[in-house]
Amino acid sequence: MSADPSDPSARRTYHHGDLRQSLIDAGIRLAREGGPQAVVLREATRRAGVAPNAAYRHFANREALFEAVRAQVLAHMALSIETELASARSMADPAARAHAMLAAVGRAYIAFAQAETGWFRTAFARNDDAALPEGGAPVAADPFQLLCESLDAMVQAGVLPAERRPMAEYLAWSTVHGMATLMIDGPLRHSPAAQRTQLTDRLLQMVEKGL
Amino acid sequence: MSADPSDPSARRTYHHGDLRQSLIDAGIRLAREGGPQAVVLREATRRAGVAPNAAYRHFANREALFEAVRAQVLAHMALSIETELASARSMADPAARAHAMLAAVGRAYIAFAQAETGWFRTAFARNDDAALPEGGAPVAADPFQLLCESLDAMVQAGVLPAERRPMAEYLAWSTVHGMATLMIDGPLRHSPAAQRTQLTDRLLQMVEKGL
DNA sequence: TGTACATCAGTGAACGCGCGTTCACTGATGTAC
DNA sequence: TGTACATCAGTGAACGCGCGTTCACTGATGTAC
Repeated sequence: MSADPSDPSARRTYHHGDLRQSLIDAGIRLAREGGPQAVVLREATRRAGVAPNAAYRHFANREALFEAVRAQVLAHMALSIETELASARSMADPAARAHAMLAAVGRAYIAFAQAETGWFRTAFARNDDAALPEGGAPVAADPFQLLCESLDAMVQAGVLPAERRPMAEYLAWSTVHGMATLMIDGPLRHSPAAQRTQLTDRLLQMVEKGL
Repeated sequence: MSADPSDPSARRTYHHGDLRQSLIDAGIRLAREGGPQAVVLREATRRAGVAPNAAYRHFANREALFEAVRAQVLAHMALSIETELASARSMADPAARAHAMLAAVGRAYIAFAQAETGWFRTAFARNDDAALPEGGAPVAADPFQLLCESLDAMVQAGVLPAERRPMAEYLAWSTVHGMATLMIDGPLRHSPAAQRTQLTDRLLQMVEKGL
């Protein structure tokens, strides 16, 4: 069937069907290819096969579309980390498991930044206090939650003293986020893969030891 | 005297005098206020009191102007770190001095990011392999050099095993850069000052211990 | 010291681009009776 | 089951904006003789 709504000529009905999600999908593709800057309302409507102003039936403005895109990108990222986390989660020994979990989150975070640079940048794009999604609380599973979970597991396993737990997520996150940034935008941009994995390993060791 | 070249009406001569540097200065001001995005060629010429196309006598294009601005911003940043570094440098005991130097660089880096967010972003703005300044080597003193120097001092003072020295600059830099980013763009954006300094302290401890 | 002339460093006007957004509209849908 | 009509979700055309950049130009400067 020629039911692909992204092809305007193939569209049977005057109405689109699910334009809202189509626009978000287009935005996600744009973000993947070009980062937050590339999430452009007109281009999203073009890809959805619709007039530019049609977007305004579903989003107040460009910013609103962007935030919807960003939320889904964040979910993608969380999923990607969750996948790496899964095998660590299944370990028997609590201490080993906790360590493995923290390392998995860190490794997956850095890997995601490199594999999906556009998304990574979008996920982190500062939004000058954009309205939070309704309900105030952040969306389902976000990468940050997974990090917190790993740290909690370390406390429970007795590998991280409880008094060191508060704020530890920010220390760990800083470290890993910084390395990701250096690797995609900074001086490590062109470093060979072997060096990168070695650096990542040492970084994670450093966190574990220093936390 | 009405010799301010940035005021077009005050300009005596048809020629500007030092338009190149004036454009860079304007760019630096723009960067300070609005980050890399704000470094806009037309606005720079406006501030220099000159027709937009006059810029092309001095720069091949917008990118060239931007790189010139960026280089000077980097110098500002290095200077700012150097200032904080000075007192640490004067310490007598080599081990204490080396530790103090590393901490000073880290603290100053994070402080700069918060005090001069626009510049900080500009300094780090990815340039997709923009042409390096002629000579290949980076400019005089850049923040990275100061970090390396501190680490070298630690090795010489015997507080950092020599075999850990290679690549250590990237570990330290990651950490501190990540924290800076979290504080200006991320979840720590609105955290109170006290929390920030506490986090910074713990972060630096973590690096020292884990390196 | 004075003048001719090449070169330098500006001007003025215009270009095309792509963006976000608004307006008045119309075709399609679904609901009340 | 059939029809009237309100509502919904699109269209087409246009807006103003600011950008980077190019063109042919001209006023100012400095150098050779």
